Amino acid sequence: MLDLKFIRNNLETVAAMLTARSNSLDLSEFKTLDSQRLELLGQVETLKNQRNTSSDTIARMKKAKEDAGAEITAMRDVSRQIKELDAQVSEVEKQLYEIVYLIPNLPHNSVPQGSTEEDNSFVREWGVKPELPFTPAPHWDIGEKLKILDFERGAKITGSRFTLYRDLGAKLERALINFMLDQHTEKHDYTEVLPPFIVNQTSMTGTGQLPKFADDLFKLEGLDYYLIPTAEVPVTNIFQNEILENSELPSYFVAYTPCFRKEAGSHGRDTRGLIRQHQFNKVELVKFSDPENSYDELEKLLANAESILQALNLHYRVVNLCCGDLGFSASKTYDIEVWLPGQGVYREISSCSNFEDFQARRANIRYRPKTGGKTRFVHTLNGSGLAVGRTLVAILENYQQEDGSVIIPEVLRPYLKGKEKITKQ
RNA sequence: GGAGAGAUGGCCGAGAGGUCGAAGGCGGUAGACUCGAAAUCUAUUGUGGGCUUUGCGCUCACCCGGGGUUCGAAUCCCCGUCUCUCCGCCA
Repeated sequence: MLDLKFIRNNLETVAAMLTARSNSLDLSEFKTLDSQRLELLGQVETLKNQRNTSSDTIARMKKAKEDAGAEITAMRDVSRQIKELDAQVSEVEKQLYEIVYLIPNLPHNSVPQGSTEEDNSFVREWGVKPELPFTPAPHWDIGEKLKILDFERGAKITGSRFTLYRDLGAKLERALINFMLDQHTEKHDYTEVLPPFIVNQTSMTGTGQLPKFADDLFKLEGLDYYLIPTAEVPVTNIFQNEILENSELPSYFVAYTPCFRKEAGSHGRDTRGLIRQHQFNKVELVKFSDPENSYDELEKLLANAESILQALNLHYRVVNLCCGDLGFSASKTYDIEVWLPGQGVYREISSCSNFEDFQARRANIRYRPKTGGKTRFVHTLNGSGLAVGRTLVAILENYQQEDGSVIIPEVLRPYLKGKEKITKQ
């Protein structure tokens, strides 16, 4: 969330940002509630001061064996007023925060204007679009023919958008997870963590999934628990309500987790194949940085994610998301889009964002600056490094052969007992 | 799932209705001593909000979280969460 004081003093800026993000939230209510709150706080604090002073007096009088009856009677009324005002304050605050929690983050000034995908700006591409000497098949055909992906049985076991991986399909997925974790821990200095896959409401609110995006989450019945939609949630919340020492920054974490998403509102989209599943695997990179270096850290994080695609020799491009395409909590986001010849499109395979202090303020993650002085909020960043299911899709489609077999990328072979090719059984 | 114990500042640990934001110790910081270091001594050392003549000057809140009792709660009562011990169950 944004700083209350900032919103108060920059109401027009915030309103303009909402428009740029096509968000129709009305800020007039904020203005009213915010000034009400300050007014009430002033009143109640004056009374509390009175009570504190009087308490001392009463204590002194009692000690001196004097009669404090009159003082006590007078305070009875003051206490009653305090109670009433406190109740009003918390009611006003509740309403105020309901609004503030729905205000998205401010985009960084390097974020392009615009409202749709079309307005995202091209950053760079790596490799060349491969030309296959035959008509490439989509991964669902390849996977089914090789009997490594079983969509029908996945649907039977659970429902649509669930898939059963078999044999080398399962092994390839596992190899990718291990490969990615090894790369990031050994070459890029990330600390591996294996977090809970279920989190509470506080954590979900900390990273910004709640309260606004409750419809996208799987909630456990009768409990305050949710299945994580990304490792960003448990990993960013590692330091929830903590004050970090300067020496702990920057700090890098990498986590493999499954991700669970309802995909509400995407009926009919990407219904075939592995692209849009209710459950998928992801290796996630999460960073905590001081504000001065967070944009450098974002570039490095992006490069770390890209390095996986480079090692797998998969052609991709990087785009800088425009205002309208930016996620709720992000200040700036780069998407990495991998080329999928079977479908003839670039598909998002990683999303790398700087959230600045938006999540840190919600989750209350601070640090002590090197220069001393007051604690400040850290900047949080994260990015997929990479979405594992989509990486498997990219491998199947880019490494497919005319006979229906699939070559295994060299860097993965050590994870698959040296196997070089997936062929029909 | 059943029974019991506990949760206090960066850490350990006092505290049991009134000058307690909280003794004491450790740690941290600054200074003294020293050629320098250690030891010793001295001082200082939480977080957030509001006001502000911007002087951390005044003030409010915070002793797991939420309610309650009271003129007054770290201290008493209720609910919840978490941790530990024992029993049961279990990968």
